[in-house]
Amino acid sequence: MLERTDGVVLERAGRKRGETRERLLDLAERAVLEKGFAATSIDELIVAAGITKSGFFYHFRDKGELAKALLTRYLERDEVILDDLFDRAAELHEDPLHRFLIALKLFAEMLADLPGAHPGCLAASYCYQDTLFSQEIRDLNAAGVRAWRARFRGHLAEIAALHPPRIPVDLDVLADMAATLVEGGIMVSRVLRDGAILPKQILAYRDHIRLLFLREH
Amino acid sequence: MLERTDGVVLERAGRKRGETRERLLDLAERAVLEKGFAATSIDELIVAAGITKSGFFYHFRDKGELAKALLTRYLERDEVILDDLFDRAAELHEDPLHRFLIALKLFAEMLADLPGAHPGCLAASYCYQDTLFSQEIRDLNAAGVRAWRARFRGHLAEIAALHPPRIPVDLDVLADMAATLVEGGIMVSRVLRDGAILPKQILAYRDHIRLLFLREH
DNA sequence: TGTACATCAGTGAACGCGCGTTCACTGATGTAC
DNA sequence: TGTACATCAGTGAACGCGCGTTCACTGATGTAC
Repeated sequence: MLERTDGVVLERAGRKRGETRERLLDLAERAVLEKGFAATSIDELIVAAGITKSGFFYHFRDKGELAKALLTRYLERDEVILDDLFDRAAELHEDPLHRFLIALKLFAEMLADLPGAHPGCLAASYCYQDTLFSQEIRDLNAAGVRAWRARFRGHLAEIAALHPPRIPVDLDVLADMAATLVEGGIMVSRVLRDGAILPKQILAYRDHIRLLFLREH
Repeated sequence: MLERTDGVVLERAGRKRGETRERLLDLAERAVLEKGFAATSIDELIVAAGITKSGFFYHFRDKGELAKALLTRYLERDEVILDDLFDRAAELHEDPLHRFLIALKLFAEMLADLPGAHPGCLAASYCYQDTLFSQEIRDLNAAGVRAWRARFRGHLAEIAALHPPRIPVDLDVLADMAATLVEGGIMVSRVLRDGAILPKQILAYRDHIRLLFLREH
């Protein structure tokens, strides 16, 4: 414990390696999703984190580095969540179509179980504040969306090989439809303050896949 | 013509009632879609419009009034475009399903013909900067999305009455899917800098409607 | 037609606050010998 | 085990710029009589 000149006593013992940095990222992510990156000030973050401004600049060279760290962490977590989802689905069925349908069901359930609505997608937030960020960050964002396309396209190709679609389809378009419905679903959920909209849109995508590839009905 | 002390000659004759105001809105809309409302400064708008800062405050009481005027104009134009689209489709076919499919085709074509990609949706931009705006503006935004739902739901109800869907569907979810795919499509188009993605997603929605309601295939 | 007044569409200067950033410094903890 | 040094995780004060906003004022145009 150490006492500052203003009498405030700081508990420093609890702070482990990188803990404050992670806390700054948490606070920043929440704030950015609420009001955008430009309107999120370093001041508000440090007040909430209980450090001084110079403390912030120890963790991040400048505000741009915060932006990059934020998006990188977000995209990594995203990847982990989807990996996990499809892994779990793979354990439940052999057929790629049914695996995919199960994964979508699990995804919708996960989104429906979120406390309140989805907090928002950092990629979408950044996309609507494009010119604030470096080319590197914009490229990172594009790579994230392309990763979604590649993942879903992979599953869809497997499906189409075994189950010929009822009408001709472009698998890239069908793959992009997943990201599209998630991004759009988050937006509509948010504007209408109804967290149920997003999972329902995922299930609508699931219906579309069923109508396209499933024979029996 | 009048000459300022700095020697710059202003052509005032060309400025009609509300013309400068409209120009400010144009400039602001473009800027807000690129970098967000918070990062769009009054300074950059007045430089581009060729007036002084006080001139801006003659047209708008404060920055919040600009935000409101911007969204109101955007939503009104949106309504006009969709009205026109569905009116044109109504002239081309009697059956509500085929009218709807034609309208979606026209919509996709319109979006594909846009020079460059879609400039972005103001409603989505505002949604990711929520807390910057007054409750009134947030309500305006929600009303806009609800208008989309009501419009599409109306058409879908007519369709479902004549063409029973192949599987049970929630018409509200199906209606929201339109707004969802547009918003998501704009976002994915933008991040990947590929204007073709958005119209393709609209056509994918059209496929979904066909699979759901159309008998012959 | 001429004059008086109101309105429109701004100008110009000033204000204060908050923002991101810099720099020299520090006290606690970890590591090498 | 003790000492020297390096690293970690910050502090505190200052800086300058840009931002939204205010206020008194103005010159051109429109309207009433």
